[in-house]
Amino acid sequence: MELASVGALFMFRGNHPTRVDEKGRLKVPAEFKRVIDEKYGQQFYITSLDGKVAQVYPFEEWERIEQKLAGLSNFNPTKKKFLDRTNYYGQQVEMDGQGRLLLPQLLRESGQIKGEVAVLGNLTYLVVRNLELFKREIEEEKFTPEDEKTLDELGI
Amino acid sequence: MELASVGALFMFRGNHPTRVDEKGRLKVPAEFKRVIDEKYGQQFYITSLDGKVAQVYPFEEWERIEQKLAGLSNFNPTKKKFLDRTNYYGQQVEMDGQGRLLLPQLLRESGQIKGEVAVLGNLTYLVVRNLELFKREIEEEKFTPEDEKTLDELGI
DNA sequence: AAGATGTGGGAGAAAGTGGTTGAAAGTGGC
DNA sequence: GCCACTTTCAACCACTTTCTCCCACATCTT
Repeated sequence: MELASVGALFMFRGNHPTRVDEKGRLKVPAEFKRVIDEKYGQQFYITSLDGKVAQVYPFEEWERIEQKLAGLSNFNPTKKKFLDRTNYYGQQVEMDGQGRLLLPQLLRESGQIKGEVAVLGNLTYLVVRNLELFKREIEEEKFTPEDEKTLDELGI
Repeated sequence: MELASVGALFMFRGNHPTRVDEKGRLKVPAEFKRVIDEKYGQQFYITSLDGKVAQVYPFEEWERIEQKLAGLSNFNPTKKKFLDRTNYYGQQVEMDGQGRLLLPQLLRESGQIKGEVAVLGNLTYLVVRNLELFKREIEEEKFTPEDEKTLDELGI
């Protein structure tokens, strides 16, 4: 199969369950890897805002975020919080010859990102999270009447 | 692995947890050391503004800060406060043959910078802080609706 | 069946750690 | 004020541990 790139607003989409091995290495699902090979280099920035979910940015995409942040004052509290968190969890990593990424240890622990995980496409980056925790979260969050109204208004 | 320096707005980024030994020596994480070896000398200026967090400047970068300060009058209160603090905590140190930096004792005590620490990339310098204290700070600082709005506006 | 994808593991190199020795700085006595 | 002794510090050496790279096998897909 091939990922459509027709006017691609979304670079990555969908869920690819996979597993992180004992050494903390994540195999990038082949479909995502094809997009990466075509569009990006081998460098990635892996970080998180909440410690529960790993965000995997092609390095070029992360740099765009840094550039946006550079426009804010260093005393801007949002910038401080954002950088505190992304710096705390973040690490720059390179893909190995087998298409695997070594996840930062801090993140593996804080988000239980080991064993069975979900790799999700999300716009310009990938999200990696513990599959079991993800499943539980979905079961807990119910659609409210307001949610249904919002969807209706969008015509979904 | 190699750190990209693509149009580097940020010279250093991400977190490398490490530990400061009994003698107060900090091992500079290999990834940061590679950038330093390529771009700077063995001299560093280690100081702090708040006593909680050590700021480790390649000496060349610290000199640039001094030059900027030179543009201000000696009676400028901001300059006085800045120099009072950085002089109080500051020390010039040299990296040893094993790539370690001896942290000034005053800072080790005032910022609990010993045992498990985080070494963080931050623009042109490194930040060293107690890992446990850092973790606690992050857990306390919550994103507010305003923060989310700011990030939304930036498209992050 | 054959290629592509995913998985595990081992060897060698790199990174990290601790300790010891020699020099330098600090202190006290003459 | 100078000399000698003591103590601290820094540089170097050697060992241990971790990690990265690569090879080889298993499994899935077309």
